[in-house]
Parts: sequence; structure tokens; C-alpha cells
Amino acid sequence: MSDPPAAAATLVWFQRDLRLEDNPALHAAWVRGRPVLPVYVLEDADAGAWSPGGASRWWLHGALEALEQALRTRGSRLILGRGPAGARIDAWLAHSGADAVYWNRRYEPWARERDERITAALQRRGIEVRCFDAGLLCEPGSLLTGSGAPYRVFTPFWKALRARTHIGPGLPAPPRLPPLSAPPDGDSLESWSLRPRRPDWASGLRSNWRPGETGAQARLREFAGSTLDGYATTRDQPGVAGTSRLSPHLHFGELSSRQVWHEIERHADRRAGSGWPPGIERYLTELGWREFSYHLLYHYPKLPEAALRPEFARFPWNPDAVATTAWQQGRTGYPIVDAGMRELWSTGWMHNRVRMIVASFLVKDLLQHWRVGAEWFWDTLVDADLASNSASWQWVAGCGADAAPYFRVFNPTLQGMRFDPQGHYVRRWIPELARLPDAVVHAPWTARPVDLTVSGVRLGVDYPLPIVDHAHARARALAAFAHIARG
DNA sequence: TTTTGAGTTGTTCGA
DNA sequence: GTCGAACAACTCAAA
Repeated sequence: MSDPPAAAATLVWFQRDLRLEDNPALHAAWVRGRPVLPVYVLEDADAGAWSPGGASRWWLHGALEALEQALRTRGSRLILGRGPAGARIDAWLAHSGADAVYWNRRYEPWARERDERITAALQRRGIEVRCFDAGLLCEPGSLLTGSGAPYRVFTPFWKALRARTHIGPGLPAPPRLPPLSAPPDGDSLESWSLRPRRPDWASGLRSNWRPGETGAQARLREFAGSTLDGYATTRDQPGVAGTSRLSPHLHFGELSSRQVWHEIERHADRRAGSGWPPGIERYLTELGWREFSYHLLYHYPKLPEAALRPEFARFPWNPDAVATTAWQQGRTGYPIVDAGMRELWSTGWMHNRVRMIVASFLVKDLLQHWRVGAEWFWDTLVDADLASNSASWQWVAGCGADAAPYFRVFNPTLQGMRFDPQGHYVRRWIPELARLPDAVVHAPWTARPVDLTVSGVRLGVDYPLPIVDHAHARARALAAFAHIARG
């Protein structure tokens, strides 16, 4: 047995783990004590239909820039290359003489297949491969019901996860990463053109977000230190900054869910035997839904394409490009729906409560296929995530796991009045309605002509009339569900 | 095997 | 104005 040459380096392949803290692959490479070659591969083609959308690409640029900067402070640097990943890694290995490749797993079906191929090919050549679980509290596939089946209901899944999973503290960031003496050349980040040029639609993204590990940690501390207390109720009010806004940071792995868990737990005022305060319990449950989505994607790799409930194959969808465009552009005539869609387009994000409302509207009021909505979200959300996006759209449509019952059709007017009673949210995103009285701001078609005039609103001119009548649309949706129930 | 209780986020109608 | 029931029945998970 002879040791490998002293210079043989460890290649660390960054993917959805764009952080230095609590990064198992990076940590293991550092512990190994050899030079470290950190790399990132842009895999547009490998992901097929689910290659990153526009908003994701914008975020990725910022996240990679931040990671590169963080690595430089540790004496290292990030090498960029375009996929396919296997070929790119081979080239880097040949250039650097590295004899080990470490990475943190991804769980998308295409990525799992790819990992198997790459692992087998590398191992055949005697390269050491180590894969780690870094992004979730619990490795997908590891929790099963008593009879050995995957959980299909959230509550028992979450109980099992909490009972059986120890969530340990995160790993420290390596203080210094020994670089290669002659690292390979890589692409320049600019050359990937991840950010929009003409037109530059990203100004709203820039003013709302700070991609990268430092920004993520700041957001987490801010949330845990203040917003968390009232989270159980303010989380539902889109006019209030009551949610964590951590989703894009978690998606890109600028934070691990384990780090989030521990920071939240630190703020728990746990009285003897009384359990968590409601805000904390509620927030941790949201992390639980993220876990559940990944668990579903793992066991049902077709989740992004096909309804979990087979009877939905005969659901009478009513494809309508005009209605879909009105929804996308925030011109449905229902203020809470339009405000949400405009917030999404402007900032790359939408409040959770409003996501449910706009999704219910597209699927049930407009009878558009849930995949139409999933694809739009995929392109426009900075937190677009295959597991969460697919599972959540199926949930709203009623064809997913633990899905909303058929009769749960959100009434956009009622939802607006209940969760945005003063209309702060609607006024912010639909300035043409800003001067309407509270009582009608969620239903401008019910306003008295004098109120419309005084508020400077000409319905059908400044702001559209409703493109469907909700009562009628609801009845139509219930009939459609009855149709597939009868079989 | 059979049984039992439960299942994220709603709305509407009628008393 | 408030409140409870109905809305299809089904499937899941565990005892």
C-alpha cells in the first residue's frame, strides 16, 4: 500500500449547498487535509424540462458570486464550468490530479440518476467518491410507515420524523482551504449570462434580495429575533412582513435546514413540559412540509409531471390561453389574485397565503391544468424548487398527497378581506385601486359609481372587470370534481 | 384482517 | 350577526 502523492487534491463539487458553514462535503475535504478544488457546474441541459428558470438563474449568479468571495477569504477560489457534469469533472480531474470527489446529494430524479452514473464511472477509475446528505433534516427514503410504505399523509410523516430523527448541530466552516498550486481555468461567471440584460427585469429582485450565505444568515437572525414571535398569526397576512423569506436561501443551500432548525430552537422559550410556543411550532412545521415534499419526490419521481391520484387523468381541464395570460399578468379583476401575480413578477416571490389563493384561482376558477401554474412559478420564483413546487401545486389542485378536499375552493374576495382587511397588500401592488374604500378594495365591481369616480377608477379601463364570476366558476369546478369522482 | 379515527391553510346555507 | 352542519366519499396509518 502506498499513499497517493502528497499533492493529490480533493475536488468538492458544489451544487445546492452554496455555503461554507454546515457543509459536510466541504468539511470532509478539509478534514482530509489535502488541497481542495471547489467547483460548480452549470447543468442547463442535464435537468431537461426543469433547467433553472429566469428568476433562479438571476439568484444563482449572486449566490455563486458570494460563494467565490467567501472561498477567497479562506485562500481558495471557485472554478466554474458548463455541464454535462461527468465530462466536466473528468476534465478537472485530469488537469488537477485530484484523486477524490466529494459532493452533497441532490434529490431530483434526474440528479439521482446522474449521480449513480458519475459515481460508478469515477469508482471504476479508482477515484474516491463520497456523497453526503446536507440539505434536509432527514434523508428522503429513510422514513416509512409501519407496513414499509411511503407516508402519504403529512401529520404521521412529521411525527415520525421528529420522533426518529436527531437533528444535530451544524458543522463549522473550514477556517482555511489549502488551494491547488495550479488550479484549472474556469468560465467567468459573466460569460454564463445568468442575469437579464435587455430587458433588465431584475430591478425588483435586486431591491428585495441579497443572495449568498451572509445575506441568508442575516435574514435568519432577523427572523428568529423578531418576526418569529408573532409568526403563528402574522404569517397569514400578506400586507405584513410576517414570514421568514428564507425559501430561496434554503433552496440554494445558502443555509441548511439544520442550521435554521437550531437557530429557531435557540429562541424557543420552552417552559417545563409545555412544548414549543405556537410561532415556533408553526415555523418548524413549515420546514416539515419542505421535508415532506422531498420525501414525496423521492418516492414518486413522476410527481412534477403526473397527478398522484390517477383519477385526475380524466379531469376536464379547459385550456385557455387568454385566461392564463390574464392570470400571469395580474389582470383577472380579482385584486388579491392580481396583487399576488404582480408581486411575483416584480420581486420573484409571493406571500404563501397568496400563493394558495392564486393557485386555487387558476386551477379551480379558471380550470387550467396545475402544471400550467407550476411552470409559471418555476420560471418566475427565486425559490422555485422542484419538490416543493410540484407537491404544492398538486396539493392545491386536489390530486396530491394529503390534498385539499375537492370542495375547498378559495373565494378570492373573502380571502382578501380576511387576510388583508385594510387592503395594504392590494393597494401596494395595484396602485390603480389605492384610493378605493377598504370595504370594496377587494371587490371593486361592487363599489358605488361615486366611490369609483372619487377614487379615479374606471372599471374595464384602469382595472379589469372579473374575468369569471366566482360563484359560477365555483359551481363549475365542483361539477368537474364530481365528474372524476363518479369515474 | 378488520376497525377506527383522522386528515394544513374553506365556503355556503340555513337556523 | 353568529354558529354548526353539509359539502363525496376516500384513503391513510396504526391499533
